[in-house]
Amino acid sequence: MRVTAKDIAGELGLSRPTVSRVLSGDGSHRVSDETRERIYEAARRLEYRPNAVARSLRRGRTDIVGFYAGYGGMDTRDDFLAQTIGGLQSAGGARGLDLLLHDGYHKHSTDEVYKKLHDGRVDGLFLVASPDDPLALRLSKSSLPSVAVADAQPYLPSVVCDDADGMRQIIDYLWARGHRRMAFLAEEHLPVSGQRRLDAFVSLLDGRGVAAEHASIVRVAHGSVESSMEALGFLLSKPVRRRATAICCWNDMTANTLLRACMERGVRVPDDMAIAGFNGIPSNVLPARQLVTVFCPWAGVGETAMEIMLRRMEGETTPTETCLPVTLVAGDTA
Amino acid sequence: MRVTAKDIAGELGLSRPTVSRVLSGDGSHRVSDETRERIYEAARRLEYRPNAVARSLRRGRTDIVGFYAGYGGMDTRDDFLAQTIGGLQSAGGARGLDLLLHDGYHKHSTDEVYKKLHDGRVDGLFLVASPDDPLALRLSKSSLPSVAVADAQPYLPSVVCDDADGMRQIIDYLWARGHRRMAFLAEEHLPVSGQRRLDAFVSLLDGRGVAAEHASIVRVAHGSVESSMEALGFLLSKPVRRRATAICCWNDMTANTLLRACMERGVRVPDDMAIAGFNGIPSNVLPARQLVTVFCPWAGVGETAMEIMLRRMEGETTPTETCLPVTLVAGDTA
DNA sequence: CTGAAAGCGCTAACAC
DNA sequence: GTGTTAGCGCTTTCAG
Repeated sequence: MRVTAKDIAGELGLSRPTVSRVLSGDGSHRVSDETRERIYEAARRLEYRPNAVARSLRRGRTDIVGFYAGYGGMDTRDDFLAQTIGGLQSAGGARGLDLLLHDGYHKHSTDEVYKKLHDGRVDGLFLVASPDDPLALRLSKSSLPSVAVADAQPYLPSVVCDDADGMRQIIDYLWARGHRRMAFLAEEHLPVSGQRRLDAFVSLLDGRGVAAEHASIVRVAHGSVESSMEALGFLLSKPVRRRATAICCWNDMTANTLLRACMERGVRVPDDMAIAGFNGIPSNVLPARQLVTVFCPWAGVGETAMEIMLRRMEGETTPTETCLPVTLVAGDTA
Repeated sequence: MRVTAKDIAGELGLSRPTVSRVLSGDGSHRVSDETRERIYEAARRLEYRPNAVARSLRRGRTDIVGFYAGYGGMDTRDDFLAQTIGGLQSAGGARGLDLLLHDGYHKHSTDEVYKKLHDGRVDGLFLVASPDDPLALRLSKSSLPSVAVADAQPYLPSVVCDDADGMRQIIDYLWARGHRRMAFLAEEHLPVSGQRRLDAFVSLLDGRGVAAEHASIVRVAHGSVESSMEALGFLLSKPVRRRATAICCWNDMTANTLLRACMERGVRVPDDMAIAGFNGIPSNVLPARQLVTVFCPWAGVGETAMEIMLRRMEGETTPTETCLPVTLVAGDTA
């Protein structure tokens, strides 16, 4: 049997609350130094370990925050999420908060997922989800403090990278290098951040007076080289004078896949086609080509989100959206 | 106020246990279909969400498993750990288990950390730690089912990749390509898996009758190109006939750093020096050089560890050590 | 088939 | 300074 505060109280002829007061470091009550010492000694001797579950039930607080990524197939293996989670962890750890990674609960309904998330195990929740996910709306109306990370949510405080400005930096960079006709490589389903990059792409080119017809938007299948080959073929099939000279990819992975497709097809980068990415997770591998891209501070997103969460848990009002600055990474692909 | 089972019972003129039996899906007691329906209806209408903390306290089980990485600086950002955690999550999710990422608790004593880990919040714990970490011994003697992942622990069931066989594959590969004198590039502090690779390296070369003096073991600082340059300089300073023609690096990151050092120093790979790594996390970037390395199934380590954990929690006996097979990745660096 | 009683281990409120 | 009482919300006896 596990040792409880009751055992210690019995052992010393004291009452449970006294033991609890000492061992939980409750400063509001004064306890004699002698009693205090005896309690500490007995706790050590009996190897007392307080039960956090009972404490949580009583206090109505667990000191755990949850993390839920609702996207299909998105998990900690996605490198940028791993960075974000790392940021959440280090900022949370400093305040004594641990992080509960909720399972994807993919076979369950919104209702069931909501119940699992808001079942008292966590004091707050970080959400990565599509903006049309009914779960987000549900959470925004609930008493569970929630913060959206990486992808902005309309009804939740959100912490994201500045996609629009990143796109601006890329277009400025390409423009300065003489590119006037650019294409955008998207995927079938873009997350909010991807959609924002695309929107910025369109409106920035528009702002520069580039006729819409010159800005082609092409969709590829996630991670498929074949699909990239097709997209590339499509773009290159246009008459040279109207053909894009640079392709902005919605993220680095798409750009890297496109690079492979270019190699296989014998398209020289950047001479025949310039390529830019978006995300900039530093990797330790020596890359064949240094992608022109934008560095996104994902760990900072996690840290910032945690601070906002703490403020939310205190009942303070928090900004609707926090946009972290991103920086261009010059490379040799454009 | 939050709706509880008591509220539902009151609303319907029933008792708490009846409500609980229906809503927790307790099959042992039979409840009339009518009562059952009324309870479901009321639960829906009042938006009842069961309190998991109270349930856990009563049941003495949380359906949460913990993950603790005790190494300094090691966290979810390490790509292989991210993969391992992904494996834990997908295997655990299938059984309805969520994962609690414990903070590093770096400023705390072993005793305090142990208490935080074994405080009732988790039903089991996955540990990544150095084998001389007193925490591991402590856990092995405790009632908390624990499983070591990635790095083997002497007193805990461990799930790891087959470091020795991986090293054998690399040496076979290098040997077949004519290499007879090899060096090993380690770091100041190697984790168990790294040490095992090193041990295998030494004994394998020994088994092939290569005099120990020909097998140089060099230590570098973590991630430092300068340090790699020095190591390289040291190895190249030896007389040509006794100089190593290939360097086995304890992991891919070290190998990649060494590749950079070779580039900066103008050492041609593999002509002047062959290089092999270890870990093989697939990356989507197009690498300048395809490292000769060994692919380690880290996600599989997580999944397997979870299965072992489940068996342990059932009280079954489990293998002391589970070694997952690794496969050579041929490349152009050797 | 359902209810009454008890208790998981802890802490907050109030007494003295 | 310390003890008494009560209760967080749930589920597991045991009755009937």
